[in-house]
Amino acid sequence: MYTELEAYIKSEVDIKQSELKKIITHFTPKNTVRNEMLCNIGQVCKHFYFIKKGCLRLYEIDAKGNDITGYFALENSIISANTSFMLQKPSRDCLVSLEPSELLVISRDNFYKLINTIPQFATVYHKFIEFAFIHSQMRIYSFLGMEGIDKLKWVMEHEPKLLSRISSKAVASYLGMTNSTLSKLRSKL
Amino acid sequence: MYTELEAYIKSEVDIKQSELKKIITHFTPKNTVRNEMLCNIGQVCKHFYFIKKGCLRLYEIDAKGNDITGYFALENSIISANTSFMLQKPSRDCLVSLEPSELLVISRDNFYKLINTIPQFATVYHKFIEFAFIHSQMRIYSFLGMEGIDKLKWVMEHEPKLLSRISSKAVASYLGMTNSTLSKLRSKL
DNA sequence: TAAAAAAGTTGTCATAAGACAATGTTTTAA
DNA sequence: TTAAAACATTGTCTTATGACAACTTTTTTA
Repeated sequence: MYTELEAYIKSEVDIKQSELKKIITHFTPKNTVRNEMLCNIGQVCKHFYFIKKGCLRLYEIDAKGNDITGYFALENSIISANTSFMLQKPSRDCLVSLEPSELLVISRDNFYKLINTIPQFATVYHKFIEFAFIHSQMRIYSFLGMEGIDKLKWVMEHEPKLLSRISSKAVASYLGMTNSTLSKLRSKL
Repeated sequence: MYTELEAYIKSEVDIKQSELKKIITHFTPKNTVRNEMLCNIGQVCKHFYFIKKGCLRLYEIDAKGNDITGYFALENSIISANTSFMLQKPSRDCLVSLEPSELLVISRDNFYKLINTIPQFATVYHKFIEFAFIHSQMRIYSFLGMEGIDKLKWVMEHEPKLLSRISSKAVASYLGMTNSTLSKLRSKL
């Protein structure tokens, strides 16, 4: 049940088995269906998720009604409606499972209990935020200046899993272009 | 000399005066001239900066030779060539002072010594990364979908200091457009 | 399994923004 | 203080991309 989560934590920090057990007992399993909403706009996000299987997407809906993807998370990674989870303010993002997924959930209260009592868990979270920041910066650098065709080539090279796994529509919203533009660019390659 | 830094830390966490003193003794003053390079491409960033006065800019140079701003930092904030500082890998960013600036510098070794011995300092850093992440996500959401004119209005509303303080050229590189486009958009308002 | 819905493709047209260049303005340094 | 450099503005032309629509394909669900 928890082997993937254990492996994830061990890959991030050195930790004694006893403390690892203490961590995982605070997670409970949760299965989702396709397009299940884990945090909706306006809600204050109270949970953090580990993805055993499946795929989650964090996105915002802009003024024109189009959506923009902030983040995709695949197997063996952790995610939440980050901004809302951090600030405990109503979320501007939606967090949904793109596929039927197997998750492990921890409440925010337990999450912070662990952060404050198990330094290695604090480190796991710390690394998560650092990575999330670095990834966001990379996207800004990569997508703000590039033309569409180069953004597409960029994901093909750096995040090929997204293209094989995720709908074109969602990928387009990640690249900051319309689905029709993405479709035309694909045919040009 | 250190009053601004003290005020900054106290605004982020509750801390005893004795520990505050312990922190600030690890910072040393450094004054820069305009366009002074604090971390260049290829260098591994070994320092973290508090800005007493002035303004720093973090940017990358893309394939076409244009530059893209990842981050501006003004008075009373902290910054580094974040990605390189975190990963200790050669930087893809440049960190420069746009104006003659008064900085307080701490070495990475001392920085981590403080992180590991003074929990409040760890919290200050933790909050910094959270903020940096949230800010980056906001930029992705705001700039990836918007048209130029809306991006301009967005900064005018949310980060007006940038427009009064920073060269058009640098602002354009922050908004992901050319300087001539920014200039034309300005005249449309 | 069939009907409905969603997603993807492709075409036309309009437009925002880039490239480049000419010119004016401000800043920097000798 | 002045020459040089950097920055900013504005114009023309070109092009990438969005909007919209028609159509096809795939997926969902009853």
